[in-house]
Amino acid sequence: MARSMIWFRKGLRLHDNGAVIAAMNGSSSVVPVFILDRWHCNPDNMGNIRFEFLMQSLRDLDCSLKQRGVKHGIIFLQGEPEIILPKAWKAFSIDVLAFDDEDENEAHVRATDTLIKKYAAIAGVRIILQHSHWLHSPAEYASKLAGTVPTTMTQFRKLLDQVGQVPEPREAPASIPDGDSKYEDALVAFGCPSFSIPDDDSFYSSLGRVRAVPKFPGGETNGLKRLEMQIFQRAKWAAGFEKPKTSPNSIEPDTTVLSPYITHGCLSVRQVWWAIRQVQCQANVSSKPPVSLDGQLMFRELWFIVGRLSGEDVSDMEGNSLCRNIPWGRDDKARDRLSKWANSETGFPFIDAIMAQLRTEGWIHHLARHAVACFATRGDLWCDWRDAARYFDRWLIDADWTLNHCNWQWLSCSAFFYQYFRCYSPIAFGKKTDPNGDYIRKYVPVLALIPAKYIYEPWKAPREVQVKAGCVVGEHYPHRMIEDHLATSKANMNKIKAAYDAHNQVENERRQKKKARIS
DNA sequence: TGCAAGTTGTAGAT
DNA sequence: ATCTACAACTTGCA
Repeated sequence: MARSMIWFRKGLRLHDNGAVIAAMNGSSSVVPVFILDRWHCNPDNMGNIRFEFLMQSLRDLDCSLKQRGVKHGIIFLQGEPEIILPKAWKAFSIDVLAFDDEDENEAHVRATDTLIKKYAAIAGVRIILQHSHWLHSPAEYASKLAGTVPTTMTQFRKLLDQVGQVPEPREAPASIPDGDSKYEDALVAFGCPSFSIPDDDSFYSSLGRVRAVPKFPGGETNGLKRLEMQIFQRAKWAAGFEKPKTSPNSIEPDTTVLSPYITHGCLSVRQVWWAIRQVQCQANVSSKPPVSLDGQLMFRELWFIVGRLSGEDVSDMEGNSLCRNIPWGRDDKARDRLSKWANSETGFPFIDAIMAQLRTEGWIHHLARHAVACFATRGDLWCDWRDAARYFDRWLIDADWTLNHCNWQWLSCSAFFYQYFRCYSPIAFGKKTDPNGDYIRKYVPVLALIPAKYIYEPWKAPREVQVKAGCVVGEHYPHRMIEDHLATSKANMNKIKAAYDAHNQVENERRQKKKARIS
């Protein structure tokens, strides 16, 4: 009987986990492994909140594995997978390695996985690659693609129809064959006292981190609980969900906040899909994609397809044929503007509040992401979306490399969405759903006592009002970075138009040359 | 080729 | 709450 290793990366769950099922199939023992690599450790890549969400998810998984008979739980290792894994195969006498290819959209993960596959072949370890992170596997989409990948929801939905019904989620195994017989030997081989998940402050400080307390705690158990609360316990609401009608600046989230659980694989996306289907079928009226809850999952799937199957690097502009070249600012001045944006120093309370919520809680509403992304790029600051995207990638607990980059391209009118004359106002947009500015008062406390009339534009408050509120603009709260949002956004629209014109000219010339060649 | 549609704008009118 | 003008992008479909 084979000895299998499950390499956990993002599928941090036991329900509907292809790698777990594959590893158990015909195996006498299963060794679950997680590797904390250099990328995870760098706080510039992953903020403290997402890091703790990850650690909580690992602890929950560890607990579930132990409950199901894996005596030592997850084997927690630190280092680079291409070095650590071959060592672990030897130490645990592994025959089969099962893992999910969830992150292979990203070049550095693809490079690592390629190495692992090569080393496994050398070591005589059989690889079982699974796809449980998408609704359907990349290969299934690829087999139905007629030439180009979908870049619009209409195109995607046609493809989804062709691929067929989303597979139903599989249950978590009741018990898992233990693979600990080599545990003590492996400890010796690795020269470490324990493979258990570190839970002490010295671990965090050794990484230059402090332990955060996520508002939305990680783990499969919490994910399933949240699914129950957000979908089944409010079935009518979930069935009628319309994203544009939800509020970006309510104090408690106005959407499900299932995304961090789906991102880390604490929840299977298929489990969520079928939960939504169930409440939609039971409801008398339900909303339809793209605004509905299943529509949100469709967008996720669409961006994954673009990221994996288009052949383009979604984090790139110049070399990415799907992305318009727009001469964004990337000089020192632009980076300074971006740094003010990131640190809630724009002087626009709505924008500063959103960025404060992002830094302190790691989650902001999708429309709040729109507002700050538009402000940072085409709306006001004219900063490069690639530079801005890094802040989201670092601080969001649901950060996903592919989705993040595609959404930044959307918001900056670089790809997928082109109505650049539709521009979010940093003043008016938030007023619709929070006229009193409670959200601003919470996340930018220095503005707490500013009267509602001026809360979105404190510079308009008479000086005595500012003094009375204990918040004088320029003293306690920064002057606005952009004197005139309307004029700035109009000027930016002209810049985008110029970039589009240049793009179309090049495209037309290319087409004419092609035509000339044919005739 | 032309017209409608596209997840989620704003400002001002009714 | 629902209308319109704003100025006018790309994609989809007939």
